[in-house]
Amino acid sequence: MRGKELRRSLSVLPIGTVMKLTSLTARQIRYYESQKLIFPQRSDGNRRLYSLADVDRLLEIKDYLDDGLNMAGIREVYDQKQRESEQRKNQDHQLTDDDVRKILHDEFLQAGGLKTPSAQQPQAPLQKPL
Amino acid sequence: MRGKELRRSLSVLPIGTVMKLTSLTARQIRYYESQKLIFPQRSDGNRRLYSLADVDRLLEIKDYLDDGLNMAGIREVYDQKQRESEQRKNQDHQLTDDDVRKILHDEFLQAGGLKTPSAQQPQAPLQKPL
DNA sequence: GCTTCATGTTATAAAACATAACATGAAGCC
DNA sequence: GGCTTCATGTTATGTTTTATAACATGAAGC
Repeated sequence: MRGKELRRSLSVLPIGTVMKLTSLTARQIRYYESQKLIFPQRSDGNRRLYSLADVDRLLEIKDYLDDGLNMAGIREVYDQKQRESEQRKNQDHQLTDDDVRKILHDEFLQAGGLKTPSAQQPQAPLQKPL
Repeated sequence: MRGKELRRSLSVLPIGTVMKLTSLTARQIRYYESQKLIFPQRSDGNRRLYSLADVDRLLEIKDYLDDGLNMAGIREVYDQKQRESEQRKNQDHQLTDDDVRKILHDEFLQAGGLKTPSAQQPQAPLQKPL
């Protein structure tokens, strides 16, 4: 189940569709972009292309506006959210069982051939590659 | 987890996007429609709108073509598939545990109030509503 | 009363799409 | 070889959608 995020981040929707899905006007959607709240892709012909994740974000923005936030406030929310996740990325935690298994597996391969792995400690600090 | 099929059948993609996702030309996509293999929705302005399910179907069609089927053959495959599922719909089977629970629950409600349900047999034959 | 913010409205140009007609290469048949 | 059919390419023409930019406006805050 790794392709789900990929699907959600595929930029395939034209602004007209996004208008219907969010009940926002084109003016609003473009304005939020000018305010650095969303970052749609562009097609070859310069059309904006949105992902499902973008649509969700626009719905979030609507909620924040209903709560009385202004553009700067919403931007701050997202900036902070991003800073947090950046931090998490720089820590050695957040390794799933699967990651650990893969790392161990790779190290065994590098250590020589396809021998049956025996118990062993990793030599380098565990860290996700970029 | 009921909204997944809904999402997959949301008609939101313009033909240009579908072209990229399937590596088919607009000519091909429209031709397959003329041959009753796909049935995209239309926007207010008469633009074709495709769902993710449509995209999957187009990829299937590509595979069938690679296998040497022609339009009539592919149509036959889909017609038959549909007849089969029509049949299944008319049988009393295919009720999931969840369905049974819902039916029982509704009958308890109808039977009066929010009393703690006791063991009981359904009076009518189990059958999914349309 | 003056600003600012979020949005509406209008004008203009370009891109995308719809439909329809004609063109074509491959395959099958006589 | 000629003829037909099938799946697709190509071209022409008109409509819809989108982009950008400028000006307009109502509400809120000072």
